[in-house]
Amino acid sequence: MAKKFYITTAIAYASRKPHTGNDYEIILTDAVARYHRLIGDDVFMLTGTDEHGQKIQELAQKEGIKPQEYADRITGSIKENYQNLNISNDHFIRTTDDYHEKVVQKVFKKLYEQGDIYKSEYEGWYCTPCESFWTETQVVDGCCPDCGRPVKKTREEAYFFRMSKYQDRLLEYIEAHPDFIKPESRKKEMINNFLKPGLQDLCVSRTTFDWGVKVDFDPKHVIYVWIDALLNYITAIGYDPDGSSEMFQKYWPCDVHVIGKDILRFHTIYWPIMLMALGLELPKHIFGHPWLLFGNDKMSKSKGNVMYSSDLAKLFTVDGLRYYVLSEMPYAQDGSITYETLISRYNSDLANTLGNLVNRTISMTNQYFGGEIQLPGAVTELDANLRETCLNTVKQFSASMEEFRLADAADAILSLARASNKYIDDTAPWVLAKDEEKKARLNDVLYHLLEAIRFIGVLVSPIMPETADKIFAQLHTDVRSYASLSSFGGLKPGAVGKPEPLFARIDEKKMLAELEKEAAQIKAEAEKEKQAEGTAVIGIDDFAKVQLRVAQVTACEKVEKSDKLLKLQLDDGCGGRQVVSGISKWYAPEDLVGKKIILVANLKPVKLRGVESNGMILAADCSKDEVKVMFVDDSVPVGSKIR
RNA sequence: CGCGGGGUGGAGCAGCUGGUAGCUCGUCGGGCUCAUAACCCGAAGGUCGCAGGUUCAAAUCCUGCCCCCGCAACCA
Repeated sequence: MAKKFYITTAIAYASRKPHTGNDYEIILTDAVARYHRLIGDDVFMLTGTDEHGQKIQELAQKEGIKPQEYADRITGSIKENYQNLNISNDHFIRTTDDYHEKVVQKVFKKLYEQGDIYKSEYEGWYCTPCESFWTETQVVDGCCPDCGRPVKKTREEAYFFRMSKYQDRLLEYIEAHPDFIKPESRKKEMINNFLKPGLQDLCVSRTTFDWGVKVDFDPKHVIYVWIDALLNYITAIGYDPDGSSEMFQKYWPCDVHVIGKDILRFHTIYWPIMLMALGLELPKHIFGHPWLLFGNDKMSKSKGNVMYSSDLAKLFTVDGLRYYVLSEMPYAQDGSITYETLISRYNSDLANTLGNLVNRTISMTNQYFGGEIQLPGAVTELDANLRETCLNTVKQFSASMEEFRLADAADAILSLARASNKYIDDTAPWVLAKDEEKKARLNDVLYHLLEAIRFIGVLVSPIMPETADKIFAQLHTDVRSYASLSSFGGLKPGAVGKPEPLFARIDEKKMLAELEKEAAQIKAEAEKEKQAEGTAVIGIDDFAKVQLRVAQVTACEKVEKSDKLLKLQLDDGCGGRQVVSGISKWYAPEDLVGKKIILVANLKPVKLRGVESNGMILAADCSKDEVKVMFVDDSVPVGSKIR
């Protein structure tokens, strides 16, 4: 019986159209899923969208539509995107799916009834006039940091998950299963940062918004989005506290959750604990993949460096993009994407090495034998070497795929292609073709090449499914099972197809020039948008609300145990005050003492790292990583108002 | 001293259960002509962050220091 293999991605938050950085995860997952199908596993690949939560509610409100409508739209575009990327998921779950919501409610109730979730109060300080809650650290001398009036210790009703109850069990589990969290470094982060210090009970309900799954026995509470979201992994395959489906019995526990390193905490701590509470087995592996960065920066709309897969696929084909992200990403470190590397990788690996190999081999077969190929006869040393390389490549490829080392797997294939190219040079078919007596040898050489290409076609199929299809079409064979790679010689005699370049070479200069043009356009548009936002004009009275005053720094020191904070003592002309500012990266304390700066005098006080801050000082964001404080001419008296 | 990862020829990475430093791209030279100005070969280029230590022998183990990155904290 086929081994089952259940693999999931994180469900995407349906608030925005995902960019290529986000898509890396599903491409990776898809390749692994396809690999397991290839080797004969019974695979179930799950993906989906998380459609609940405050943010979506707000975004929908802004547009004046219902949250569900908003989510429908985004989910629609996400699905379309996945289709374009050739994602082979077996199911697509939405957290607004009926079956999902019902089970989420049941689970919540079950956990409540068994005492893992309890109703309590969110303790805090409440300022009645302001109607707002403050935490211990925010309150200033027992007064509201906003209006300065005294606050009352109050409680708001909320449900909590008894995380602490399970923390020891989880720690034991993680230690007993060294492969549970991959890569290793991530595991350490989780253990040292969260588990060892001790877990706090998690607040698992909200009353401040209502776009979510309601607690059915207490409907003013909405179930915390993460509880809701995480459960998708079991609801999707038919979990039900009152009796799960056969499918669930078959596929659970999950073989691997593929997730971004940013949500590791939810998956390696909260999720296992929830499963423990439900009496379910834990997933076998959680793989926290690195991020795909644009150059050295995180991709983000505000930085203007987003790449969308649909655009990239137009330039590099879907397989080109898939190949790039899979082959270029290191195992545990962030990878990077730029147009230059994209072009270089596409040209050298796909067009030159792989595409050209196929093209020249098929061409020669057509040219010398009218496309007809026979089984080979005697095996020379060169032949034997190539055969061995093929067989070894299969081993290497599989070992890498099992370990999620996609880049190594891709490299194994490329190495085989290079070896094949070398084989052509060593055997020089064009020389053999000139001698009628060497026809038989020529046939054997071409057979070896075609068979090597068949190996490549099979192996490359999880990474580049379309390319694999094209290769088989040109080889004119349907022998493409993984089992057919157990020995050399699976290709049957017969006719091959016509040569058809797999990847058209890209003219680097031309493409970069075009991209530059486009980038300029996009930038201009973004600028416009920014300006549109900036036109949210305020009146003079609004501005008058901000009190700016000149103050002089009398003393300054670093805040202990903080990277960025400086504690400044200021003479503001009315008794002095203390301000904390996050500028220690750019200024040493002695740089500031004696200087005059601009103080926002009526900002509400806060505590930063436990240190009180009464106001802020003005500084300019210069370039992307430089901040400069606005110093004032010494002739301006301390306390002067600025307007 | 909050926790962890990393610093290897121009670029990006591998090697790190100790024993001639490897891969891809780029550069230079040569070969070939079947092929998408593609392919193949050769060469140049590295005191493996710095300083010590262990060892017959260290990129690989230990100690200290410097720099980068991630997590946490935090950016008023």
